Amino acid sequence: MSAFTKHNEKRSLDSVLLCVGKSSRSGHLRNCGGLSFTPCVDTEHILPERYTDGSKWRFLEHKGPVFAPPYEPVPSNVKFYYDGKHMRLSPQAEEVATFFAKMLDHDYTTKDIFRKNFFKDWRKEMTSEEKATITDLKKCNFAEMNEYFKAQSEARKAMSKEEKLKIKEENERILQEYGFCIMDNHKERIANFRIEPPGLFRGRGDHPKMGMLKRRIRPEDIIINCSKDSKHPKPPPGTKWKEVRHDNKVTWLVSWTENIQGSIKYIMLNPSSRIKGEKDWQKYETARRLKSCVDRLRAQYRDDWKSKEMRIRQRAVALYFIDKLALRAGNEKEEGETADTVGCCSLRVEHIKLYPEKDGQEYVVEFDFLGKDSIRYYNKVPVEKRVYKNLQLFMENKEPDDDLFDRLNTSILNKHLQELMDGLTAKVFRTYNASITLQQQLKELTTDENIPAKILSYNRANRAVAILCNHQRAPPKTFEKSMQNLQTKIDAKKDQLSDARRELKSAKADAKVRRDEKSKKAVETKKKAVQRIEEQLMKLEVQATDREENKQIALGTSKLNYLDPRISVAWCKKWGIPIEKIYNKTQREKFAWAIDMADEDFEF
DNA sequence: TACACCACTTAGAATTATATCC
DNA sequence: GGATATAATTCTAAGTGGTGTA
Repeated sequence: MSAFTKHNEKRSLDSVLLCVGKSSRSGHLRNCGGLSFTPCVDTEHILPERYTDGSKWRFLEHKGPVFAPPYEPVPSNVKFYYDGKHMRLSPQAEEVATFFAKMLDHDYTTKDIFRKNFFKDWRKEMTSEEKATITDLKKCNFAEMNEYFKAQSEARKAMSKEEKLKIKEENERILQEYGFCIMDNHKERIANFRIEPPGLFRGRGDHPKMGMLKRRIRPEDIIINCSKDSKHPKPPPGTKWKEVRHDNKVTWLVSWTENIQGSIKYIMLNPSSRIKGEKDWQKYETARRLKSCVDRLRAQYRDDWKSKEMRIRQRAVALYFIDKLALRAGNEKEEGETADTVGCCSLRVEHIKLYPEKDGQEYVVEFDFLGKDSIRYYNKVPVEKRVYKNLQLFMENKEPDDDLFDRLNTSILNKHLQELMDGLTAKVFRTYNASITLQQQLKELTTDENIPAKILSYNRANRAVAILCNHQRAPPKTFEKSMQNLQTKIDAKKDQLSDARRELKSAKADAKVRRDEKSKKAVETKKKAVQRIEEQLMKLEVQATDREENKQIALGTSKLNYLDPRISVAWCKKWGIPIEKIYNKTQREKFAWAIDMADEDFEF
């Protein structure tokens, strides 16, 4: 294992230096991707705030959503078989069948819950005759449908340049018509202006509702939000909106209620918009305020570990975990409605193990639970003796499925945090610790080398944050293969190296016999060749380690949601790195405010 | 203080576009 | 110039946290 690997495996903040520096007041606030902010300045920080009455806009005009294309029945030669016999399905039943047929190659369709939920909902769409015949999913043969859709997607790939261009142009036209809105004098990009098409619900992890039918959304399900004095969007001919309202206390343009969980879905603006940018900026300003009082808060919760009151001790230990391990708050969830996942406040006794001594360290807590998106969190951390003793106390006389913090929930915790600092909630710790870690790691890792080396350092700093936040991904499908390719290159390079070494050796022997200038020079040349190949080999090996290390780590989430972009902008300016090397086009649009604002001595 | 509801941010997977390789 | 690897974009699920109500 390389030093680099070890370095990045830290998943707590123990040795992270908290750099205290002057807070930047750099004030290039004129422009934010064509937008202007009206900051109000307090004594410490510049805060973006447009309206003081809680309203989000004065004027909002848009064209409404783009609906999913209507169902197109499969050609009659594409057959569905039940119990070996061809059966012609009604259009409604057929549509739902195609949803399943399209997923035949997916793991989902082998899962019992998925199949059970699908079959139950499918039967609801069948005619009474179909319902009477089709009683067992195992007897259903969707193979021809599946092949048909595969062929369709192949055909799409094989389309001529002209056909592809035509589709591209049509998409562009729809984007121009529906993809933008006017909010307070600015034309803004809308994020998700297309309504989610019907299909089978794909929950993450062991979701009890996976496979259920996500129904088609019609205009009658849609609530439109826009300003009174705007041109209201028109529903498709012959249809009506559910409602048109004019609520400027919210930012969404369109909403509907989804049928799986009964939750509300929204159409909102793109991250590049003024309204999202300001909010993002505000988020990082709150995290920076936490920086200036985090020492006091830490002293406080350490003190609270000794409290006479159980609820205070639980609060203090939970907060310690949230701070040290960047755990999520952990709201309560309705049992049986979603996958069984937890965050800090909802940890159960079964999720931790205590070791008085493990691997040469004292008071070790082993965490093993499923977090957001059913991503496993596994970590062994040595903790203070007081924390350890408290955990023993919290676990006394409890069953494995009892709450670890039975006197605590996120609401209690956040109320407490609000009293410690205005605007402080549990999630601010994640933002703060992620950003401060990036800044600190960049300081530590950046060396005065070439640009690729610096970018490698940046990615390493980014990775340290991703590991802290437990941002994981499934290994890419092509991962093994691409590793193999790299290994082939490495092996070839190794052969090349041993050849070069052999040549060097014989050149040396030759020089010893001849003792002339020419053979001495030959030795030098061979030496250089060996060195060059060694370097190339090292580069390849680093790349392999890098890729291997990234196998299960996702850098994007932290980059997009946790790292104050001004840190990255400042770093780029300081080291002369083009911002394009760090942020792609979309990211530059999202972080336009920061790119415009931060200079090289910005301190988080 | 429980809870229902709502609005918003954060998340990894899936899909599509583009770059690179042969 | 076609195949393949990689990067960018899209998609939508799954969180957080606020508010109103009884």
